[in-house]
Amino acid sequence: MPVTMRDVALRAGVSKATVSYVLNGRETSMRITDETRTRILDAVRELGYHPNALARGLTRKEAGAIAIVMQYPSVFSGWSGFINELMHGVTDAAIRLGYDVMLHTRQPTSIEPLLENGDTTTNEVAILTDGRVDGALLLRDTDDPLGQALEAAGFPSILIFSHSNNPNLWYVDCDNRQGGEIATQHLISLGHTKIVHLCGPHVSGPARDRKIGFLCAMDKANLEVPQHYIVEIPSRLSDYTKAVDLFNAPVKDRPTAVFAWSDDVAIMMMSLLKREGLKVPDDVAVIGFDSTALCDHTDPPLTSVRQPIYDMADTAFTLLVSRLTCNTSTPTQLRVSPELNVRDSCGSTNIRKETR
Amino acid sequence: MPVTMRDVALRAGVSKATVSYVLNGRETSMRITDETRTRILDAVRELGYHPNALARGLTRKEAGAIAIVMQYPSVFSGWSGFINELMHGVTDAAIRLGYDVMLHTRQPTSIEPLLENGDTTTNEVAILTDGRVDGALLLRDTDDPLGQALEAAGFPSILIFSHSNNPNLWYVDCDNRQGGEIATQHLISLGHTKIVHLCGPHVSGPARDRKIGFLCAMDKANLEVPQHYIVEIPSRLSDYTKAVDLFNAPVKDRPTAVFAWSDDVAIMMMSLLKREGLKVPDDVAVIGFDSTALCDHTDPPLTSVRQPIYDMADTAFTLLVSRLTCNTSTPTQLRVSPELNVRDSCGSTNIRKETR
DNA sequence: TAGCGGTGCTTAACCGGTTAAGCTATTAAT
DNA sequence: ATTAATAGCTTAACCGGTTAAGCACCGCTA
Repeated sequence: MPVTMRDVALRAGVSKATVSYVLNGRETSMRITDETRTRILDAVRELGYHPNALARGLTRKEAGAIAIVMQYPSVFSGWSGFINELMHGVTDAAIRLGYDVMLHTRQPTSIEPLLENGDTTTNEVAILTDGRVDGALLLRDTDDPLGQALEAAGFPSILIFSHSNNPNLWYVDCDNRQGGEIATQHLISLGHTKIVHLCGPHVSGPARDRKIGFLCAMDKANLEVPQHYIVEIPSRLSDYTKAVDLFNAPVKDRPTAVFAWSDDVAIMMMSLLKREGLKVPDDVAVIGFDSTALCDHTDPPLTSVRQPIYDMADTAFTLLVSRLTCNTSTPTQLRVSPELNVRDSCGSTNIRKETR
Repeated sequence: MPVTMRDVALRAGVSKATVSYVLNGRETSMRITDETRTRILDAVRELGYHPNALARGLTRKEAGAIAIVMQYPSVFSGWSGFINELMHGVTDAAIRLGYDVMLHTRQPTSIEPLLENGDTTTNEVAILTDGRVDGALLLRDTDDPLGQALEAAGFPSILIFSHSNNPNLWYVDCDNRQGGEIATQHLISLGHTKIVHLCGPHVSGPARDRKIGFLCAMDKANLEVPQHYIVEIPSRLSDYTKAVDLFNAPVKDRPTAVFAWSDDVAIMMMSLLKREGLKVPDDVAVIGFDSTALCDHTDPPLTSVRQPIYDMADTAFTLLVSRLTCNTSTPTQLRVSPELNVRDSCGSTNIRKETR
């Protein structure tokens, strides 16, 4: 049913090869009469021919697609817009560079079950290197072995929003430790001493680094951090009671500020604090991380440490494509500096616009 | 470099064909000794063989991937979580069913420029039918010709969050007209008569239907809708001054309620109203559409008409896959009923939880 | 008028799989 | 003992492209 190159060749009265040469325009190695060229292009037009990408990919050994590999699809369950902004950057870059974006969700195919081969990483490498994508952006946990395994298999990949000490791995990350320090220093500079940190899951590199930044800043300021002031919020559906309970203490003992490891968590916490009758920022200052678009529209607008998600995603994609096309071999490791976006949730230097 | 089926065959001392039969387990047509099977599986394991998806796809004529085709990548620029929830549903379904998800962002390839063929739809059909995906979910404008063109080309696709009068097209949509009525009736039932509708871009089918629902409900209640009470918000970066200006009128003439066509717009509007010194819901009631997770965390929590985005996305994906595997030919057209999620932004029947 | 070089196209192998058809050796039937 | 059937594998064509190598033809030079 679908029209192939053979059909075009037949109609134009030439061989498949000639059609291929015309369509790919390798003028250097092949000469073709204008008359023949016209006949072929006419045939292409008349038949509505378009090359089959699988066949083309099979010989050329390139697919024109990049995979995004996530730890879990649950990244899409957040609401703060981190993944939106990431995907926005990725898709814009993909359109600009003429690539497709593949969300890698495929489970091991037919043959793995036969092999009682329980190694997930090996399977994932196998699936990713099966020819459908030319490279991958990895949005994974920090200690995930996939990046290393792909590199070993000679498959180009770049870690995004993560980094590695392995000098062979490419990455585009934010300096999360610095970000943690910036957030904490901001709170300290506003006079806060009893600061709660709502940190992310331990498997998350960014979460760990932000926590280190927090501890570092506290230490530099000679401030104590009671063990229970660090509360882990491992996922979106986590239990926040431990965190909220800290604020049921008598005013004297109560923490006065919260550094949340993500905007999601910050927004959730603000909502819970308000439910407890506490006012942000008057009773409690809250600072988030990412400074996504939503921060302008929370109440109060959320002060947050900005990492340029869109730009980082775009950069990573562009970098990967240039790695593919130029066949560069020396790893690029980018670490972007975050910066503070002051809004109202820390009752800070900004003049409050509302009049109530 | 990469290990092929030929390598496995060589090592196991059999032919390529035998390897293929073993790996695909077509017991019916081929008999293979346990001993041979073991030899082959050992070879597969030892060499770390994994089939090339392009070669396999070329003969089998299936790719194991589904495309998501968006109008513009700008869908990722929203912040309310609509696209998050959609992608969450899609990716969960993809994982469950063993498919990959391809974001269709590829621009016309090499050959189109040769053909001065300006027809975008034709090009998109060509790209989508090039073998890399088995079907597509179309998140497009209502009058977009792509669905029809794909169907004509025999390529399975399903419209999502949109519908068509063409009985040959498959779709999974929400009854947006009913949704518009529900939202409007809710405001009317709370005593509002001067209601502003912030509608979406005219190219958007859902936006149009919600507006019709709004007008319908107003009409049924014998309420007038001044022309300027309908304000189009075509995109995220739109100018809201026209909408805000309506609320600068003397209290008597002022509208008392806003029905925003999306949560994004509702949240933005709440934020602008507050900036003008107006209180939601005391001075102005605001109702949104979608009822995304974020609505629980705005201030006040946003009353919104719920369309079950996750479920609809999951359903559409599942439907498409079953269409592919069962080769069903009679179109399925689903229209889900929306329902009202009452929160606080309309100052409604709900008991306000906050104590201030 | 043989020899040479260039032009314009074709042939055929190949990419890495799938699968119908065929071949051989063994077993069962007569 | 001869034939038929069957198990177990191989051969070879094919999917739809790419591309190195080859070939026929022409004009030009010597």
